[in-house]
Amino acid sequence: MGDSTRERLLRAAGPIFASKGFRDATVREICDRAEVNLASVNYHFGDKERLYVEVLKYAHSQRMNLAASRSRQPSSSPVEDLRRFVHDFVFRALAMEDDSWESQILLREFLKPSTACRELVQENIRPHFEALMRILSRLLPEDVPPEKRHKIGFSIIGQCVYYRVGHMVVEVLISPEEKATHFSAEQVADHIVQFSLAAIAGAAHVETFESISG
Amino acid sequence: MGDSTRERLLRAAGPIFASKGFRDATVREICDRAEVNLASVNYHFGDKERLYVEVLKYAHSQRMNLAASRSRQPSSSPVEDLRRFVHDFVFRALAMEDDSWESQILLREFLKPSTACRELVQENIRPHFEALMRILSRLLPEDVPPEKRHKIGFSIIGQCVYYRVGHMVVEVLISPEEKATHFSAEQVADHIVQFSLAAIAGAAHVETFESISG
DNA sequence: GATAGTATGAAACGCTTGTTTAAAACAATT
DNA sequence: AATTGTTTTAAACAAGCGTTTCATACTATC
Repeated sequence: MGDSTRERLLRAAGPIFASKGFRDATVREICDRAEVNLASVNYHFGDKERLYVEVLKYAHSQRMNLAASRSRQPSSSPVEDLRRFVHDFVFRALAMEDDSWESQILLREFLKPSTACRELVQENIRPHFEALMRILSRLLPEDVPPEKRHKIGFSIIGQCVYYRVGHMVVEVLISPEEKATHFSAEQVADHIVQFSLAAIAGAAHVETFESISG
Repeated sequence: MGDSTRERLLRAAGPIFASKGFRDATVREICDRAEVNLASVNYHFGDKERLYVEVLKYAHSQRMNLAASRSRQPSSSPVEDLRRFVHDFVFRALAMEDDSWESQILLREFLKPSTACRELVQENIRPHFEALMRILSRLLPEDVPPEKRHKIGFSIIGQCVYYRVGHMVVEVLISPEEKATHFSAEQVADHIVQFSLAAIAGAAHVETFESISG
């Protein structure tokens, strides 16, 4: 990233949008930190909202690059693919340890989706969801209907996201020692894979659990 | 709740704060919906923030009433308890149907807590989590270590929360027809129960999946 | 070196926000 | 009925916001 006014703005806006949200972040503060003129946002991006969209895209692309090296490896088995997917997800989009503004701002979008979010999901998230769907269709019997595969996909993603969204709650509910010894990103990812594989294995014999729970 | 100006304000402010957040909610809109004069907020509550705190307290008390009715405890099977827990969580705590602004505003606080009411959120979440832990310890073998039970609990809650937090993502990724026919709150809750029971059943034979995935 | 197109700068505009004001309406007590 | 304190009303206020303006500085092309 260079040093043009446009790039200075993108770099300055990220942390501010992340910590304060779209509404509470002011153009004046962004320009102040970027050390550019107040009118620059409107000149280079049109308005505040289009700057926000660009920042969002940049944040997401940064997150993707983090895991790019890992996910490009050739696929051996679907189980191994799922393992890689979950690990990438936990490390990339969630990155439990870090408080980087990239993950903050994406989290904010999930909680309170702006109109910009739709665009982001379409362009950036859908490919990863479809990759997960391809993994699942290899893991599941062929007669499992698509909506069932979708729900299973959301269940897997949901677990990953919660460890980020609710990490504050996790900290409150369990002891610090337990968190230190058993809740590293690696361990959490392993658990999610194991939990989901068990559930998927069970999905082949649905009637068993239907009879239990029904 | 009566019909005084103060009470009209509390009733009107709840859903607005819940859907828009503190900053984006305007006192003009609140007074408009409450059909009271613009100056009423400052007269009866001092300022906008103290109105917000009162609304939060009200939401919390409402949720406590719900939790009280939930702890009508004993059930024959832990499976049935889990089913009830998930259904309650999806229907009331999360309220996919938008009838519960109380949960929305608390979820908002739980993700970005305002300094005033951090412990308010704590008190709200912990009883739910401990209730789930009691269910899980009946569902799982005794030798399953506590941190494993905790992770399984987070996995279940994570699925529930994701359908709330990531509902925008869900809407974009699947077709409207599929959402209408297969993603009602009832169907989602059923799926989560089934998925989690299958995973729990598998947790008794962990080594199987360890050997598959490792 | 003149010129056209682009980028920056300082100031102001128009609008919305939460809040305040002061008068009017109401309620209750004497 | 007069007086007191409380509540409601309409209007205005001051501050902050995103955005626009227009003059100026830069940069590349001829």
